[in-house]
Amino acid sequence: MTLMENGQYDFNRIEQKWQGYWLANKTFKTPDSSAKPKYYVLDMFPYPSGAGLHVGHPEGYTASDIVSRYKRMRGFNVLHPMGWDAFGLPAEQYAVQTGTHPAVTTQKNIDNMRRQIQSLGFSYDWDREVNTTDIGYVKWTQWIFLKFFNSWFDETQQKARPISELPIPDGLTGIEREKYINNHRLAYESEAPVNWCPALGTVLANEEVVGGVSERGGHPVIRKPMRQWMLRITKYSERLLDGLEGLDWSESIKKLQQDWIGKSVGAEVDFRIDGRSDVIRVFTTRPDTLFGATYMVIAPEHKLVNQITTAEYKPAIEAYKQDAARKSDLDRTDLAKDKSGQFTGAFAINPVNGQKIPIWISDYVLISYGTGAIMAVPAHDERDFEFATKFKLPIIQVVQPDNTDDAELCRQGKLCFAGDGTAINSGKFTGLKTPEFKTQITAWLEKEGLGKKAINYKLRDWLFSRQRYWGEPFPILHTEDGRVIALDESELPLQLPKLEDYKPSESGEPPLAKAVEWVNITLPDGTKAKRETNTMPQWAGSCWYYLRYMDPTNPAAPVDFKKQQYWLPIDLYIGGAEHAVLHLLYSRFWHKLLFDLGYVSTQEPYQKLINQGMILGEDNQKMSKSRGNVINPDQVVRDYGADSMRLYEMFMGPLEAAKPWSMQGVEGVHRFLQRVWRMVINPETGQMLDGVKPADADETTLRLLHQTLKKVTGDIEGFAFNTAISQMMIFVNHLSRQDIRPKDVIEKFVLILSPFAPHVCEELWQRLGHTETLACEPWPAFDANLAKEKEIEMAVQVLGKIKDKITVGADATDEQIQQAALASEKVQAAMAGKQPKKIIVIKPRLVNIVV
RNA sequence: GCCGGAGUGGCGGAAUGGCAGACGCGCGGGAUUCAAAAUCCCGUCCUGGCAACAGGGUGUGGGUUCAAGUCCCACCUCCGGUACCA
Repeated sequence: MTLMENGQYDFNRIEQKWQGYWLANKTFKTPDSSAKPKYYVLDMFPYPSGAGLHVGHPEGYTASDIVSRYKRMRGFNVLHPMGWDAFGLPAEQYAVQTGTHPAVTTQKNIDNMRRQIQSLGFSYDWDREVNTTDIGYVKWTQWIFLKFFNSWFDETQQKARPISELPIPDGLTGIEREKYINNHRLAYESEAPVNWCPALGTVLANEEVVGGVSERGGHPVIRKPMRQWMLRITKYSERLLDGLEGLDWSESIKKLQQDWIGKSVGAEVDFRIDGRSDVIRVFTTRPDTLFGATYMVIAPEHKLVNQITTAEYKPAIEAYKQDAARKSDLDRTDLAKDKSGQFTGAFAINPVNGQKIPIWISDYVLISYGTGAIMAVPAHDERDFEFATKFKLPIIQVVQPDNTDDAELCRQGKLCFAGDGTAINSGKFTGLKTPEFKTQITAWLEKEGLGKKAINYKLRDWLFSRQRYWGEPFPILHTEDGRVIALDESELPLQLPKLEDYKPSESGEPPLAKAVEWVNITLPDGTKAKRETNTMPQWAGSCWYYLRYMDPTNPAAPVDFKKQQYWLPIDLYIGGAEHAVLHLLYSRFWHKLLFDLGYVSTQEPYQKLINQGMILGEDNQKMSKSRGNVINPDQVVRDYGADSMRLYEMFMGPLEAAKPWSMQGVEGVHRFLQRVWRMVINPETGQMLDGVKPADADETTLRLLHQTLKKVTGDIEGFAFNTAISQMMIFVNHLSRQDIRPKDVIEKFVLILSPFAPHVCEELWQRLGHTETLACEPWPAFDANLAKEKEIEMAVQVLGKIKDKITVGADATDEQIQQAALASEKVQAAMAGKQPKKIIVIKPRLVNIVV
């Protein structure tokens, strides 16, 4: 063994040696079933970018690896896999520039990132590696899409069912029937204004547009009507909301999802249009303010706009509509937004009091929410107030705030009050409190046939197609006669065609349209058809990857039913908070569909979720190439070793907090590992130190050992890795000062350090005389009695100020402690002869004497 | 604007309502060395004092409590998310 020649802590050689050992021996291969209890630890798998691993990745991966190694030692059958979310824009952008097939770039990036990840010594079962772009994986992503396509949502049962079970009304013609069915599929085509990003040459989901620009790249996004595939996620709004309750996620992430789903309860009210027979339906959460509705606003895209506009206002309305249509989302949501609008010339009748109120159009009313029309109550809605003020529309106060100052301001028309209060100017409802009013008026509207209780969600259906090359092709055909048909499951997978030119077009025609031979096919019955040329978004693959890990090569199903039954749910999921709404919501949605159809046996996939915090640059700024503060993990591993890297990332601070990098901090933990090494090995000879030998530990050492075992165990369970490491530092500081280092004390210590710094611990374990890896050794148990201090030092306070310290036996009674405290000269001086009124003894901390 | 989270030494951070600053970094001093690196030892919240010690101190102002970094109220700052959702 060449390593023995050198007594120094030669981390590079040690780490390579053990990484080789683990791979060669398949140390972390996970059996599909076992008598042991299971534990599934999942990392958010990375996109294999050309830039390689970022120091942010190993943070979550190290945390999950510590838990995995710990749980194995605690006797669990641990599933801890890794894979690649490998479809997506960067590889394709590179293809556009260089003509290199994205599969080539992707493979290269994967190989590099796998090397990087393996260089950190994570205990993944590499036999379960998955890659979302593998044809064997794509097949099942397409298969799940077909499940969406071939399912409908049964509202009464609140679950998806096969489309074959859809009740179809009688008397429909063949075409009507097909249309009816298509309107109920959970995957459907829609021709609607979408977020089109000219720079990326693709449409984006609402979730991918942030502040009017694309989330990736920050390019402008405009609204443009296009034919798109949608997934009916809105059907699952209520279940996605309910499902959050039982999950062990941070409240803040749950809240983000709740807000994104955005449930609001109110009423739909019909306003008759003056001089016409039809009505405009509005949604409001404040039906109690109906008496204060002084005008209506409908979205420019509302279907009644043309019909109700009077001849006089036609040109102005036309102009406004065109203006609104041209505006990008950025313009519409511009921060310095100024309300705009146009009167239609038409009037509506307020159903509660018969008042004629003008109907306007404005782009502050969104066609995609509620009914695309509102009743405007300027006295009690900020937006309406702003609009009414600008266009000099009447403002009628109908809610009196409880606060008298606010009430006065309101009366003067200086305050727009949106809170709850008492009704005024509201006919027979005057005097009611807001919540009571809401209930009564909703019932009244229902009785009069004017409206009804309604629930709305902010969540929209998920725009699921992209005009890009590097994604899963849809298993869909469009026939010459305009029918949409799905491939049969037996025809999967549908492979991407090879292309010369990957460039997206400005017209929005997808690159796949250029693969003429691939696109045009003739069905067995002679019908000509074209393949769908859109592809699926990157989210598709990550929606179900956690299932494939359980059964990565199954050719007959995405996952074997028994296997998912054993492994689900995921016991611990670690990843960045940036996926709080996107990936986690989509993925839960897919899981629920698979649950409804009987392919998985839990309602939710991710039982516990932890979001690691961001690692900032040494300058406390977000790491970025332009700031020049990016830390390269390869370099850290080369200079200090993987164990130091792992240990440092865990020592920086709490896992969930954002924290800045410090190379000096890396050196600090590296010195700690050096000390650990020298605690066992003679650096001169490379031999085990003479002091490391079978011996009885002295009392202090034994106590500290057990305190450390206890602290580290508890801290791993609580994900407080930073404090676990400081306890181990305290232990090493102590033991390094002892000449005799009892071997079994050292061994127990090496075992508890091993999840954190596995390479050096394996090496020490071997040098301590073991022939097998320590990965399967049982976790050392602590003895609470041995961990207990014999004597405790307690502070003595007089009136809350510390005056002295006393040392008492660990099992001293409160009376004994009180006496010892009162006996102190300093305490007596501080009491100045007064009698104690009350003596509070808090073992083992302090005594407080109140005089 | 709204919704989260956080403000503690020179820095990262620690502290079931119970001795604020564990552990690490940095810094100062010493040992070792021809010298340095490495290593080891001592010190290191602030103010005053040679010292023992005294006083102050967890963003700001109030409150609850024998006792508050921790709980309550009001405010300030920073970070993250979000954006006319009626």
